[in-house]
Amino acid sequence: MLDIKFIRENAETVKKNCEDRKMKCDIDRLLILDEKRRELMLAVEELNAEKNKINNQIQKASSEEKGKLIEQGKEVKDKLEKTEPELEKVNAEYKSILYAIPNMHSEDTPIGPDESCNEVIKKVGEIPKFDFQPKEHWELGAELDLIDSVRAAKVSGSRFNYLKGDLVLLEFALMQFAFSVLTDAKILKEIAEKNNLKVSAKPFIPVLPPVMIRPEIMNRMARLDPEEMYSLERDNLNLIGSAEHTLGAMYADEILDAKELPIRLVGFSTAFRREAGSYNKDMKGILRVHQFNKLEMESFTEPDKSLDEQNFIVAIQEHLIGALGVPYQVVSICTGDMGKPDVRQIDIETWMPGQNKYRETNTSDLIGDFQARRLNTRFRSDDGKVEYVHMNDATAFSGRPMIAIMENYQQADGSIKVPKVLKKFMPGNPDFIVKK
RNA sequence: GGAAGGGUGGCCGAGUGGUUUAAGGCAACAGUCUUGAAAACUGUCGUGGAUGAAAGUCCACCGUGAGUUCGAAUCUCACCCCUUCCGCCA
Repeated sequence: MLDIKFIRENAETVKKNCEDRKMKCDIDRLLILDEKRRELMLAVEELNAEKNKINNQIQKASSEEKGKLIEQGKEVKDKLEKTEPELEKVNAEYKSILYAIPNMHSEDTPIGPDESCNEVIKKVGEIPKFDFQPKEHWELGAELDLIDSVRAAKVSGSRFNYLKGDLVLLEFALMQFAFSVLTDAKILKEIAEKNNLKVSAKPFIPVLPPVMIRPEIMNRMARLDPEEMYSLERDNLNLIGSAEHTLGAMYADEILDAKELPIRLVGFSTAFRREAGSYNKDMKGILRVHQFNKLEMESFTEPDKSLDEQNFIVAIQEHLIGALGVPYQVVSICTGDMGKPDVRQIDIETWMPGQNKYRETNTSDLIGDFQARRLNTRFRSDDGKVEYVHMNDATAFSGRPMIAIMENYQQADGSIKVPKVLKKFMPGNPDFIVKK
């Protein structure tokens, strides 16, 4: 959420930001409620002060004074019982508006209503030419017996898959490769230097986080629409849609020491998404599924370091995708397309020859203090001041890069060449994935 | 899942209805002493909110939420978490 003081002082800018991001937020109503809220808070505080005063007097009073004072106490209580529900009502509406307001976007974010206004800021790699008609990954998956959607549909429903054989080993190889980069301070330092970034080379700490989350914590992450999450009602838990959800909330209600920062985590988890409202979109294969594995980066920094941190994280993502030898483009996501908590969203889209398109494989979200304010994750600076941390969250690898590998590395004979960088992470160091 | 015990400030810990809403200790920070350090002594030492130029004043917070009461860290109920034992289990 945004700081109410900021909204008070910058109402017009906040309104403009909501419009740019295609979100309807009644800022005028919020400001009225804000004033009303403070008025009522003051009234309640004054009544409480009176209550405390009477309580102290009762203790010292003689027995004949006592009866009178207790009567006074009851009067104050009556007034409190009228004022407090009023405050609660105002508070509830105030919060519902405040929580719905998106974060302020960065200056370099393109303005526009939808994805057509996203800006490609960099293209890397030559689009491969095939002397045969390249297939889509789901065709290759079925032919090489790597993806079984038919049986998965029988057992679990649509948008589920059995991944099999070398594709499973390829997925683990991807993750292992990413871990080998993210936990190595030397490699991280090289990436930072190559991109002229003055950031710490502190390695990422590997984490296997919980995949279930309390709804109230999820709410404080202000991330996925609840409609998009699976919920286990009997146990009052939701399945996470990304490791971001449990990684980002890890330090909720804590005050960290500035010396500990940056805290960099890399978490592996299965992600669960209902994909409500995306019927008929990307129905085949593993591009858009209810369940997939993802390696996620999450970082907590001081406010003045968070933008460089995002640039560093994007550089890491480029290093990872680039090492696979597949063409990609870096895209600056526009206001109408970016996530609600994001200050700045950069995606990496990877070339998929079967579809003849770039498709999103990585995303990087600079969130600033938007989540930290709700989560109450703070740090104490060297001069003793307590401030909200800034957060960044980004994909290292998910299942999607496997689509890019399958389609870019497919051969005329139907086999798939294994990218050189992944070979050593696969048992048997195979050169090709072939039909068995 | 069953039984018992517990959750108090950065940490330890006293407090079981009203003596400032938190004793005492540790840690931390500053100062005195010292050539320097240690020790000792003195002082400071939670978070958020309201108001104010500031000093300050006021309010809230003792796992979370509700309740009883003129008054709750303290009593009641629900939930969450931790510890120990039993059961089940990869």
